[in-house]
Amino acid sequence: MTGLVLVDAPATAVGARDTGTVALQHVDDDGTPGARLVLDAAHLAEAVAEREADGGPRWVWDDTARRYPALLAAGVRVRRCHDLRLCHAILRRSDRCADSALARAEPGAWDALSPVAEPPTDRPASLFDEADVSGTGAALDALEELRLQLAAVAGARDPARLRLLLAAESTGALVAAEMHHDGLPWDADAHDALLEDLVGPRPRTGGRPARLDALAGRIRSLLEQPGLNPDSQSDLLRALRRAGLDVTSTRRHEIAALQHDVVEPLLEYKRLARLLSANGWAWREQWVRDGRFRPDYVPGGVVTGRWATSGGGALQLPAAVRAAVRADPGWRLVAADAAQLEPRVLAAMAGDLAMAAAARRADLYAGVVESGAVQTREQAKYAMLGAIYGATTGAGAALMPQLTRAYPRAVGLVESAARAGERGEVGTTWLGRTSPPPGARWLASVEAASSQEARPEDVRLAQRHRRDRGRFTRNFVVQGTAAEWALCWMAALRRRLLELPVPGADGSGGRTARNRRPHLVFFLHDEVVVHTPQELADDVATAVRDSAAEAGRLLFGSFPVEFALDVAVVDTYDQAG
DNA sequence: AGAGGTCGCGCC
DNA sequence: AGGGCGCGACCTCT
Repeated sequence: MTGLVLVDAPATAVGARDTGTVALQHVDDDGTPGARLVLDAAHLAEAVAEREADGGPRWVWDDTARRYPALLAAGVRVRRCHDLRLCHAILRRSDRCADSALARAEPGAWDALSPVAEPPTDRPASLFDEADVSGTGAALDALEELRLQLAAVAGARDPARLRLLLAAESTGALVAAEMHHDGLPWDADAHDALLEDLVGPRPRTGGRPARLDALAGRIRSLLEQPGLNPDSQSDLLRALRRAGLDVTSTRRHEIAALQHDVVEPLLEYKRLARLLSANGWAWREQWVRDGRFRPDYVPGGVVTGRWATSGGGALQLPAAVRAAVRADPGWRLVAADAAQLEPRVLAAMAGDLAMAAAARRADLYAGVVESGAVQTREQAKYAMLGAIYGATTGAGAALMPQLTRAYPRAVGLVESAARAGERGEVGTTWLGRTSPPPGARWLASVEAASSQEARPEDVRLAQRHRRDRGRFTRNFVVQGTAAEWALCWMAALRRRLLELPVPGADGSGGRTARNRRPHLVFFLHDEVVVHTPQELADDVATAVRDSAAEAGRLLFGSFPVEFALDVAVVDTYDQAG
């Protein structure tokens, strides 16, 4: 089966109470509605599974985060979807279809949808009720929205790229729901051992663990401040200054520069206190269940198109606790990250053959040194990051002339994105995600500076705003395109994993005892982790590499840029990288 | 008491 | 240095 199938509440239910039915509405590529089937909501999962067994359509629904978890709970997975909420957000802003009816309309119910599904209520949720999820009181007309989106893409500049972006974004939403469902394997015993080793045994009645408490005591006596609470920044700052130390904050970097016996225990305290509050026992009780860490991923949660998380801090999982991420017995983790992704993406976007040549090396920075552009790997790294982030001072800025001579096209691309941002214009990624326009405060500041009565401080403020925005748009186009590559990489990998011949797998994708199918368990901007039966680990590693090459071709066709990966087959995540 | 802001720091 | 985040703790305001 191919084509689009809209999963929707029947029109008769709009405004009415939950009728307990769901409509499957076939739709042509041009938005023309076809056959329509209304069925009992209790039978939706079954109906979806039937069609997936037959190849599956592209399922269209309002919001993957709201609809897919119930299917996953029923043991059903889908190959493809079109997420109307996420695609709406992209198309509303994209300058590739700025003249479309969708982009020109006033903000409506689809703009008001929150990126996170409501927490489940005690009422057993039907698979498809007609809640007012937008909170605006307006009904969401999914068919009409789909037609507007299809029309916007059809009339867009570069519709193929935009289509790829919408498909990748939607697949990302599927992966996010699946990863939450499957969870990241978490070994509580290993986590305990690691915490106890660092801060001491867990106190029975709250309070600081022994080692942390001892450190606090040493800090108090070394600073001769018996009442000091080292968790309080203002308290600590006052104590340091009273001890005659010249600090303006309690930042790690500033403390490290001091000459005082308190430095070592204080830095140790800060490191451990941070670890304990961010990923200690309390964190585990909230986020780890049945040996699985299940963060809430938020696809498209960052303006650049990167994912965010709304809880659990999954995108900041510190290196120190990754030893607790452990494959099940008989399973392995295949962890892969893209090396120097952003410079490679920049080389391809700019069509910069010289930089692409440097990217032919597994270590791009070594390639930059080899080309003679700079002398050392450190310089290459600072220069490249400076170009992408917009360094204005320091080593990065000093190296820009050399970098510009070696890679005029690549540097030209980010410079022109920065200039556009400074003028108040937007930036757009390779596939068509456009940055937000400047806000009211920015516009007001720039306006004020250009008036006759502008004071010098108005002018300085506006200058700063312009430069800040230039750095934002400069970074946006590269970071956003890197996020697109990563989504395509992950989508390709997901498909390859689904197609991998797996002896003994039940095909539903559910994590049943009999299911031995490799599945994605983690994604972090330019890094993925797959949990796999160990006998398939090598096949998975191959799939990861093939998917990276596929993502490169999807975005940049035959342009000769390589996306090098570091791939590791490990038992625990800390063994990777 | 709760909301909201700031700091400091973890990740890419 | 420079871009993008989330989060916990503290602190202030209401």
